[in-house]
Amino acid sequence: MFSKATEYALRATIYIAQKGTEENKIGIDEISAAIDSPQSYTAKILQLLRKNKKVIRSVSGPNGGFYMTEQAKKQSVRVVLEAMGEDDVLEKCVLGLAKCSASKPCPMHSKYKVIKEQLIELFETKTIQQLADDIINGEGFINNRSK
Amino acid sequence: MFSKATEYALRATIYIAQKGTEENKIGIDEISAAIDSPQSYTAKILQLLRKNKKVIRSVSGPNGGFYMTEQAKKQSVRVVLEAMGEDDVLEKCVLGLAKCSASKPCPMHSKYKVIKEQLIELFETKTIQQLADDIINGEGFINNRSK
DNA sequence: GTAATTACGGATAAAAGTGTCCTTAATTAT
DNA sequence: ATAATTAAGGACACTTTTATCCGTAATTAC
Repeated sequence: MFSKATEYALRATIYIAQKGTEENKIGIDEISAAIDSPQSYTAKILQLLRKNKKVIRSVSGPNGGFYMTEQAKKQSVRVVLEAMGEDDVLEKCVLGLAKCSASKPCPMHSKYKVIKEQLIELFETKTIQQLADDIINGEGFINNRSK
Repeated sequence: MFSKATEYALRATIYIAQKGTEENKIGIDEISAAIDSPQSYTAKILQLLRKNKKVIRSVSGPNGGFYMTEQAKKQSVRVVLEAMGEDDVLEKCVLGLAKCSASKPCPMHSKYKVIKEQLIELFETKTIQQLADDIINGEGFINNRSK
């Protein structure tokens, strides 16, 4: 559904939300190792998350790294998609028509509309904090290592 | 959700199903004009649809072009996705984890599972014929021109 | 047959996506 | 101040996607 960059962005954000605080920042090595992502590429993506929607924060130097404010964690997953410029996936038509709407629908429109609404609802109501809590509680995972 | 190639493939298939018969084949110029897609690129995609899953048929020469058998039209939309090698989109995890499952779920797993099942259901039950009928009945459109 | 038409197939190219590497800047510890 | 650590930023490279062009093969009309 999303690009690899966005997948890394989501996983990294969840990890930072789970482990990072202003007092205990997380380095890029730890993050990329924890979420199974290429380090340098992930670093670039974190810069986007910091700049585009202030999803995360960072500090250079010793004991530097990435973290999130409690306020930022309360935001919905959608802000990550927006920071990555990929939230339009949630608006797009299955057939890729720019002008697909109720008044000029593609033949998949009405059926897909119902599903799309659930997708939007999911990404707008789930908060980053909630996803992080799943990891903390051992109910969720964000890497590919065997259990 | 899908690549441009797959979007063109879906639109082209629907158009061919709607207009093309063995007696009245449709040329690539007409197809690409009707669905607003780049001609040469669409031609390549039609070759995939012909080879990979025999979704469509074609004949060279004057009065040649593309068409579908009645049998082929009765297939679900999913065969187009399979021919394009993109049906795995329906199996993927939101976070891009290779090993996301009920026993080792990503934190979006349970919520997304419900939605994904509806997507699969949609693509497996909708037939190409049904989509073509929507166009014929004036209830659906597969181009971007103003109404 | 020859010419005209149409899909087929290969080569090529531009753009986007994915990824690495290296230098610079910021911060901290000594 | 100096050295060490860490993110920031730019340059570069590889791959995939998207797209075009052109010669070839197949088919039809004459």
